Amino acid sequence: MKPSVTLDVQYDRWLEPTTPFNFDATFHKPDHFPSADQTWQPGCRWQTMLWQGQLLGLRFQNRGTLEQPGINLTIYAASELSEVFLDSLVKEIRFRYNLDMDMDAFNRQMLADDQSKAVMQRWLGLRPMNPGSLYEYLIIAIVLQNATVRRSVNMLQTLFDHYGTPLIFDGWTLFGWWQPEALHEVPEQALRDLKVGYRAKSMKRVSETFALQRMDEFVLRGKSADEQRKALLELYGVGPASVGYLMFDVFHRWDEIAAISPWEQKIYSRLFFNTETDQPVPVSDLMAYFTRRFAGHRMLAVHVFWEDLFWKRSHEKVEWLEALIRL
DNA sequence: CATCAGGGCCCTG
DNA sequence: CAGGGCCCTGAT
Repeated sequence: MKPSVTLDVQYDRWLEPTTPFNFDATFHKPDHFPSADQTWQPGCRWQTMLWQGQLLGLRFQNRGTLEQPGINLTIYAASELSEVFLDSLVKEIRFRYNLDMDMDAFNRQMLADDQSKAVMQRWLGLRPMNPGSLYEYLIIAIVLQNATVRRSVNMLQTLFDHYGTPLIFDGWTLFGWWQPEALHEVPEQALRDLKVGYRAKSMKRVSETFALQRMDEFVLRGKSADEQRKALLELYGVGPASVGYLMFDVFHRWDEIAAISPWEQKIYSRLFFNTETDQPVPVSDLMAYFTRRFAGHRMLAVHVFWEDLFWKRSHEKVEWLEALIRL
């Protein structure tokens, strides 16, 4: 474990998202597995961030409403930050948390659809949210592969314990991510000793790509979806399932719907067709259905339904779902 | 105690 | 393009 770092320099920034904005549904995703770089309470989210080599703590406080949104952002750092740095940081935060997202067309489309209207009204202003960098998401995608949720959680925690930095701010100790160089320099066996198994090789190769600056997240953002997909698939250890998540969460491709895996197929079948989970709707039918009903925003629409389900699960038992989520 | 699939992907034939 | 192998875990 690395020595912890206390972040006692603070800066405040006022953020105004576009409307409508649902703070909690955007800043907390009950379907994401818990990870030690973030925590949430209603109306407040804490998150670490590695930006331009600086380890930071972030606190987002809800100070607005659905139609008059406002967020107080407090940035915690170990030393003073320049105005230029803070400006670039805030700009990146606005991107990652989708605070400038124009939701009008999507909202109109969903509210005009009889079957989506009730869910949409419940979650108006809910946005996707990915707090991390492309590199960080790739590591998460790799620990997700071929593992139960509990194992994924354990693998990420072990990685934080060895390569992350505990950051102390606002009464919390949360882990900051490591730079790609850290894993690039480590022997593969050292990673295997952390029980990540064959994923060690993928983590090494992905870290190498970023350490040697062979992939640039910010350049990729400006490319077409086809180019992004192709570049991601070329990474060792990254296949269609991971690319699907990356395209949506990291590159904000709201229409991108990836290969639907069996467990997702079962959940979608139940959600949209109310079928028993042992009689799932064929993937091709699901895909055609999404395209017909959610054209232009397919994954975004599915995300809203998905979140609706997992919020429900967080305060009541959803029997059929429990069987599909092996912890 | 043994077996097996899991929130995939790579490699081989 | 199909199918075996991969690390480790917890469920059975």
